Amino acid sequence: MILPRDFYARPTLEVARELLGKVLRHRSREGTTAGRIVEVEAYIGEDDPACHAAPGPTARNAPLYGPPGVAYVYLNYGLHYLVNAVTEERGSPAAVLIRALEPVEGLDLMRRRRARAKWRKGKPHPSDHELCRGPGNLTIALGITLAQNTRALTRPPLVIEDQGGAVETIEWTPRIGLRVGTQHPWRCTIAGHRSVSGPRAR
DNA sequence: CGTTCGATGCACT
DNA sequence: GTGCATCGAACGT
Repeated sequence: MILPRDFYARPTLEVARELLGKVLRHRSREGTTAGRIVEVEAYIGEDDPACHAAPGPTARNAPLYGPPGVAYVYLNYGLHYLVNAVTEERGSPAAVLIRALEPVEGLDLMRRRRARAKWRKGKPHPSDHELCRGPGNLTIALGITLAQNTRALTRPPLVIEDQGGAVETIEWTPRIGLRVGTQHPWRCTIAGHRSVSGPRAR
């Protein structure tokens, strides 16, 4: 079942927690890739210094002020695309950053995209649980670019699905990779999952 | 194990 | 001109 718009029109921390275990799926000309969400971060409003809405409305962050249930994609560090799900009511700028997936479909295509994006020397290819570990890596693996910015997540080709099934232990920690806003424990992960990014998990 | 640092593009001041 | 919601290679301990 594809998550409906109402799912996203709620407090961002609730949406973040409930996105764990859901499946992000992208159908492209090359094929379909999908992964189970295991790590997210919440970015909430103009008072959150790490949120792109902190400076107020601008051209880039306009999707955050729009309706919930759409993708907000942007280029980060001039190298990586990062994908968010816009939450809360129209006019209330907030979103959930998808940071890591457990690959579930189209692993071959993910491997080809990762290899194409980066083949420095004769490095070993990423193992399966590394294919979508990290927000920049998962957009490469799923073929998500600026072309998907502002696209609805409630209908194909880019959707988030509820496939049922149990979700393991959930853990809240401070967001990572930030210089501000680290006081909020707004990073939500499936504890101990191999595909979660950040300092080397064991 | 740990930390540092370069690549790279663009929104924003 | 400055500063990133990153990645991974290279180095130090």
